Amino acid sequence: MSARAQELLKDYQLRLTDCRIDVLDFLLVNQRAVSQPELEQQLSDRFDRVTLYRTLNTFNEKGLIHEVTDTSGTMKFALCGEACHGSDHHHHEHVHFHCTQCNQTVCINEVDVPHLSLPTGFKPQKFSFIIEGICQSCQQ
Amino acid sequence: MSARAQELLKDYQLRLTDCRIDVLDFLLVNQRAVSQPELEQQLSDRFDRVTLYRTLNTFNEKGLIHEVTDTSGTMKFALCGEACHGSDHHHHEHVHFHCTQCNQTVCINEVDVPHLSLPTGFKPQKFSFIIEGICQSCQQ
DNA sequence: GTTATTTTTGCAACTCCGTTGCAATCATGC
DNA sequence: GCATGATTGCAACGGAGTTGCAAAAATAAC
Ligand SMILES: [Mn+2]
Ligand SMILES: [Mn+2]
Ligand SMILES: [Zn+2]
Ligand SMILES: [Zn+2]
Repeated sequence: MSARAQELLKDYQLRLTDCRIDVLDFLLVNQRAVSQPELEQQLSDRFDRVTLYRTLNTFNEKGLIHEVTDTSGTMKFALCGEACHGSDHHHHEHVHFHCTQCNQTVCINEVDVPHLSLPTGFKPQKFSFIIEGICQSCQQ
Repeated sequence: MSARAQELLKDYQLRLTDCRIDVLDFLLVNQRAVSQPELEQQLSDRFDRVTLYRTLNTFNEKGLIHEVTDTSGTMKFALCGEACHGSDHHHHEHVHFHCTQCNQTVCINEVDVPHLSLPTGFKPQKFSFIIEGICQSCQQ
């Protein structure tokens, strides 16, 4: 149980429970997006899948993590970083890379989401740029 | 049963069946991405959901339609257009707009997918740019 | 430290979507 | 029209998301 996880939970006014600490630790260590089913497995079935579902839900509502959509079919979540707490307000408009081999998805904070002008009539609110391919570790 | 649907099915060497014709007609008329569950409803339960699933699967494999990922959770498919049959080969790298109000998703062919340079080590293969917001019809 | 209050958890249960096997039905070529 | 293989509908299953509820745990008050 890292000190950082405890600190974060207190900052966000969340009770310190085993599940929350372990989930947060996992996200802090691994620095990538994770799904509820994968957490269940990675945390050795120590927690019920519903508990993990609700933990991720709570973290998401409080703004500790954000949703990451890729083509894997199941929703993933990544820890909010500096890139999220930008100049004016909280936003998650960064590029995500999804490796089709290991199925891992990471936030690419180094690259800015390019600006786009849409045809008239569309009111954009959120951008999601997903790149699929082979990640660094999977390169043969 | 439009002539265009029949023509397309023949072009792609697919047998003319009620389900395929109706699905293709729907895509030709509506010009937006559609999911299997929505098709089931839109086509008034005239076909089994498994049949619709397999129809979309077949169309996708043959290159008549392509997958569209948005945050709705269920996979959608859109008819391949001119933008798909680009200069060199078949590709689906166009921008998609997902309306969070009516849940409809459309291909934005007018806008090019911006080019991005990734940190070293990543081998990009496919790009997916989804914009969420309010569409033309849903504007109050 | 004990007790009271409030939150969190685990379980059961349900829905929706994706997927497969199989036998009946249909589309096509002869 | 008949033979052939392709397509369909049904049944069935697994995975993921979601909710209600009572037991258990975390904090607050004493
Ligand atoms: Mn964030
Ligand atoms: Mn296409
Ligand atoms: Zn990988
Ligand atoms: Zn709309």
